[in-house]
Amino acid sequence: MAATIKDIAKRTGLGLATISSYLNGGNVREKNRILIEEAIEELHFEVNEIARGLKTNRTKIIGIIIPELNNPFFSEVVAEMEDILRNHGYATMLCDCRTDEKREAEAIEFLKKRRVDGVISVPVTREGTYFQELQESGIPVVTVDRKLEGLDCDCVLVDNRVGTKSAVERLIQAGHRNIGIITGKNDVYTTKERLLGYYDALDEAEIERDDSMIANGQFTIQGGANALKELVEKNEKMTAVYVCNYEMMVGAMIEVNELGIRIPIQLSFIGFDNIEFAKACVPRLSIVTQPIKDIAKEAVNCMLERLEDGKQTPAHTISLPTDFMGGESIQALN
Amino acid sequence: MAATIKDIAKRTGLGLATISSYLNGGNVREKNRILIEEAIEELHFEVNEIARGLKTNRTKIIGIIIPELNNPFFSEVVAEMEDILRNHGYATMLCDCRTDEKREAEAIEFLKKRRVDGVISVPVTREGTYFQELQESGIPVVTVDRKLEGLDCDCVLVDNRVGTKSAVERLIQAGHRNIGIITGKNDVYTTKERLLGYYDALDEAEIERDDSMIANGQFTIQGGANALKELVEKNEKMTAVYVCNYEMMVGAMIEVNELGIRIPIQLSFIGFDNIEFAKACVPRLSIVTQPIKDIAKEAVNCMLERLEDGKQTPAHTISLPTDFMGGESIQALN
DNA sequence: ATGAAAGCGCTAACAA
DNA sequence: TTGTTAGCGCTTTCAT
Repeated sequence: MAATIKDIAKRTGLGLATISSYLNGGNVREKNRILIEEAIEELHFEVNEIARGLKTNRTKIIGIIIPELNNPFFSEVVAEMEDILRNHGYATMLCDCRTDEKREAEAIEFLKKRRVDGVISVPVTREGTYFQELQESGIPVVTVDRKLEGLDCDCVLVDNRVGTKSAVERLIQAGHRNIGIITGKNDVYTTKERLLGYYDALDEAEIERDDSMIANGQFTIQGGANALKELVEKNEKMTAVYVCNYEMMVGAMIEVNELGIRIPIQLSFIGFDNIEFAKACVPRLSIVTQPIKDIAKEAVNCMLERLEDGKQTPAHTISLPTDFMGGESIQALN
Repeated sequence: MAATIKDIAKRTGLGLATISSYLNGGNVREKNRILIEEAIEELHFEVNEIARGLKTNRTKIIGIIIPELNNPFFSEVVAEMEDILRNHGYATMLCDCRTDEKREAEAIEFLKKRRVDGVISVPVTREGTYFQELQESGIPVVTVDRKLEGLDCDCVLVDNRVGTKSAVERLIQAGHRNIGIITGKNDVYTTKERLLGYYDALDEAEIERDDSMIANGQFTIQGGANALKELVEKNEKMTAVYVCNYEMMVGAMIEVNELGIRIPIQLSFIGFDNIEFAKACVPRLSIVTQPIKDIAKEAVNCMLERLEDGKQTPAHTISLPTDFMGGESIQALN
């Protein structure tokens, strides 16, 4: 069995409170400090964080719920958050809910039982009823990448609308007027924002909206492939396409490949998120990128402010700008 | 504050032991069962897993330590493991050690304090001294993808040697004799195994080994790019290359792109791991793939057997076969 | 089947 | 500064 503070109290002849005080950075007489440190060394003592958590009612665990770990954007955000959290003494309890609303609810329940101090999530649901219960029971919630309609909580977003608008504008400036878009799952916040950005660009250039230029790729690789095919078949005049996330970009490229479409001669292409993938494609793809590290940093910040500084201020939303990486996938028509 | 079993004892007029018994699937008189369930419902009671863990000395948490979450192979393995673990009531505590030995040691220490029931890891170190301490203190360790030299623990591997050998054989059968290889970090188990497989194939075909045909890509994208460049510059006669992991394959393709090399006419190519990436490339790449779901399943199995069935048998190693997905990246020279 | 009571390892009053 | 004590919420004997 592992040593407890009792053991080291016995060994040093000191009281429990002294040991506890030492462990928590309190003042301990120099010679006792040495005594304690020796005992800790000898007995291989390590604080039992479980017991501590029971007593303090704080587990120093942050629950993270995401739709798919198997998505480079999310996994990178998680990796960054875990890094920062651990540097602050917090552990990361991960739940992948596979883009499933029921699983999301289960994950929330699961983490609640585990008494996590807070939950950071890229939510799958639109409303966020379960998250609301969580927050009402005193557990801070921070959402990342998506805003919940039914819950007023801290939220770190990327300005997808502006990012998308300016990307589509690049296509327009290159002379394109028949621009397709491959969107994600309908209900998701980012889908709507990106579609609005697309409309913004079209409207401003006085290009008529055309529903046949919009295909839903469901945020999946297969969906992206299907969507690209659909767009190409439906729209002979389409000269450019904008793809709204990484998975669908991969799928779209697989299909481009399959159909033997040549980029950018036959089709101009703007993708999303993954710099390495974009660079590995022939020709290199132009993409919209998100500031992953900043997203993670801000999200953890929001959480720690509430947890450590006991911040009670109203929820606030942080919006970060996207960036653009140019490749050779846009053909100038003019 | 959240309700405790005390609250529901008070409300039902029953004793603590009865409630506890109910919660743990013991026998409770029908009418008391109903009473308890009502109280649980009304008070929104949820077991405090922290208190339970303190008492039972089991946290139902599995620590996972991996080199890089931002690596699709690892993130997919983690996602699968988390899924299975949660279905068994276990939580996943994730630590990304960024391929850093010091961070790996810190992660082990961190998880030890957190009293995780077991640790599953893709280890970064070769020896595994810290893992050994962990195991000696009674916490089961399962390694995935890599074998630790200094520790006898359960281990789930992929037969990289055979997989690599047969991939290289395909190149040889297609008439290639000048075959380059981009390997990973020198000390890593899988690097050695894959290199041995490469040698096996060459030796069997009586092709002389040539050190200039081996380039180290450090398992990174940039490393893969550099390695490809190095190979091409050093070996004018090289007609094929085998790349030993996903990141390096991406890097190599970026460089292929950069140098304007045409696959497979100028260079035949076999990559690793990621089916979607391979399909998105022009032409589609041939790759060696690993059975990710099985790896995860077996690893969790090993862990749960020790935890739940109290299995004390000696450590065993499970080896799974690789698979091959053909693309159009191999040129037949004969 | 149920209740009373002890105790898991720690922290936090409170007293000394 | 240090020791004593109570108690966090649960499980688990041991009686009943």
